[in-house]
Amino acid sequence: MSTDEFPTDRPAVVTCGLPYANGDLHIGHLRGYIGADAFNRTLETLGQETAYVSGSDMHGTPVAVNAEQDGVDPADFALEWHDQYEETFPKFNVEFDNYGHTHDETNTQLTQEIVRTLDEEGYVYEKEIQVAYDPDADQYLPDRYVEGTCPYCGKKARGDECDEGCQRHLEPGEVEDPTSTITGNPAEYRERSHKFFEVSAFADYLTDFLDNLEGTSNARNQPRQWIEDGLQDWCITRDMDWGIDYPNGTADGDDEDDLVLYVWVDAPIEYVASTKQYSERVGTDEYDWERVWKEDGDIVHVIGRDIIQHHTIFWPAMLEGAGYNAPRAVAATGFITINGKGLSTSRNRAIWAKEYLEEGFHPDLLRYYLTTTGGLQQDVDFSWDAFQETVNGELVGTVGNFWYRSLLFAYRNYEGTPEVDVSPDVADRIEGAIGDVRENVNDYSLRGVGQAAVELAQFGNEYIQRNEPWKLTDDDSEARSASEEPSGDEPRGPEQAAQVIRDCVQIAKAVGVLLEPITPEKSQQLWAQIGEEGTVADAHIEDALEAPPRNFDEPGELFAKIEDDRVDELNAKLEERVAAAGADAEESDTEHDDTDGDESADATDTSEAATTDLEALAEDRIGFEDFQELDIRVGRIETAEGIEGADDLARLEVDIGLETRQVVAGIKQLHDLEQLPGTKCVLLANMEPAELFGVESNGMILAAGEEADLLTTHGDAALGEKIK
RNA sequence: UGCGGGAUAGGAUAAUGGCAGUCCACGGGGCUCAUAUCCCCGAGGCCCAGGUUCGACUCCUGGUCCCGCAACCA
Repeated sequence: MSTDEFPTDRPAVVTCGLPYANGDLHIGHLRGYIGADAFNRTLETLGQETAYVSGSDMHGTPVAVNAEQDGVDPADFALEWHDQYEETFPKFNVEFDNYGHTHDETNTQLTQEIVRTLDEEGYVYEKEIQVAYDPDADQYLPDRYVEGTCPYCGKKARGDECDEGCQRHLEPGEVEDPTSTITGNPAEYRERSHKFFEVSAFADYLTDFLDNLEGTSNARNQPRQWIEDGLQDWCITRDMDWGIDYPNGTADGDDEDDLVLYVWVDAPIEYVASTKQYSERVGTDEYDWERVWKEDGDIVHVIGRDIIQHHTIFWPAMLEGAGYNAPRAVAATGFITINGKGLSTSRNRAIWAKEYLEEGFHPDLLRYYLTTTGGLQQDVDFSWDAFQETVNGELVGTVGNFWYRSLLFAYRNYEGTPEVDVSPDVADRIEGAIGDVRENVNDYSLRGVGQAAVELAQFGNEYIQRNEPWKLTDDDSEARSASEEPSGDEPRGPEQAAQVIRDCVQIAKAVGVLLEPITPEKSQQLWAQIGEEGTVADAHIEDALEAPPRNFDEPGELFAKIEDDRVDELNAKLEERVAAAGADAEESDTEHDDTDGDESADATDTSEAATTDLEALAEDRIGFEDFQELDIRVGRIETAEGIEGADDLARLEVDIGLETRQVVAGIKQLHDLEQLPGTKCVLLANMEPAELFGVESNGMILAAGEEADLLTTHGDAALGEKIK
């Protein structure tokens, strides 16, 4: 590892986090794949020898569980997702040099080889541990097959992680009061012999490693804390069938056959395996995977920030222990939010890869948005409104407009590039942009790379505007030359027009070269428009200064505006979908309640308890004016349905005369929702809107006490009448 | 109560301890080659309180507020 700037004279490899073969891809995933792809493309543009590799992550309990539920073989299940991913990436111009998967032969062999080495080097030991076991299902319960109580914070936790409480990684056997997620029965602990990787032996090594690690700051800082707290050795085997077998001859005990490696052991090794496959395909003369991974290659991992631990603790320790090269950089991306709220696949608040394409948007638009909207490390919000703003403002208005106006002018007046040399000032400006790209890629700032290109286009617009070549061309310059004499030091008239347009074509080309890592396809179209041969992807960044071909055809517009009503439509679709997901989930929730006898018992318990201790009366009196601020109206419940995941909450539509409001109310425990429609109620109408369980609530239904006894009217007050 | 991230103009987003920049929106002007696109000018900003410093958006302490994480959703 070295801190030489890119491009280095060593081979590099860029990876993105492995997609887990368990579900559809969405823009949260894409951010990482596109980011790594753009980074790799930028390195290529700089002349760096590099490869971009990844693969599908096929093992682990979620795949095993879901495959079982679908009644299919886990390998088939995972492969189906793998195939889908492989088809999807090119559609976003994400071009891997190799894309494999963790279940293939290369990874299986390499994983076993590396683990064997770790074992031989004395970094692996065996320990008897307590493993949860489900006597009814007659099987052991690794990781998420078991849940229980976190021994550190006392909260409910999954078998491998205290997900709701302290977020600690839990080792097998740590969870208290284990329950089987297969049968729901209490699990018992049985003693089993498992393999442990001695991570604790690497504490000093890892501290040094982090000091030299490039990438994003969160990937350096977070693990320092973990090291200070003390590293736990890492249990690397599991009692299950789906996974890579622990290498033969080293495990002992009768049930050796059942032990597979923990998914996080073989997953990162896929980075190496995938590189190896690439090397084997193109030949080691062209790209030598062993040099990269075992000698002096520059290894760059782009990951999501949730897997920093694996990439800055476990993984470098494994690499070091097995005699491999250490990563040069770990760049951890932030999350994507949708309209300011957390992306949620279960609530369908997500922009799916497939959906984006079906809407007919060009992949380069999303690539640009995701890479330039925020820093790599920052959380980035996605909304169709912001997407529109970025596309229309920067890609259409600045880049597209500059490209089109320059090339069209050049084509009409000169049938291509005017035959003069580019002016020194413009060449300097382009040189400056090239410098910005170099600097930014070394800072792992894709945003900066994109900005350097767009700012150059912006300069182009200023330049053409300032020089007004349209006033200087042959056609109508005669009239002008009478009034506007040459100002002496600068040539005015046709020669200057030719110079300006010559410069603009050069700038247009440069923008195309510089933007290629982010908008490869659009840049390629520009490349073709100016009559260049070959592909812009193969161009070197210095080609931005090379003269474009003399002649080219009439150019076309490369970016189209996104209209307002299109955005309205997309917003409506998204809202609808989120609402529908809530309703679907609610149905299954209701089914649950029916079979759950405890629910009704709970309700009676609380109603009895509620009568015994009453809240003390409030001391503070309020004025009439304070009361008047409350806009309380008579309403009628039109529809009522439960909300997914909530014990008491219901989604109501309430007619309050002037309009119908959607309200979320905690009234499910006492009232039968089916009886509610038609019932009059009292609603606080100027309550701030709130979102509860993903459902927006626009008002507050008045009800009494803990179990929410609904208030109503006894006369025939009209809907919408104010309570005074 | 936990962990992580954050707070900069109306909205969004930057700045090795050294003049707070950029985009959208807004007000004014200009251009007509260009997709009503583009260019120029203007107004408008560092969460609060301390501390370190010649100098703090930046570093330290304390506080306030926001966001994410709770069926693998990165």
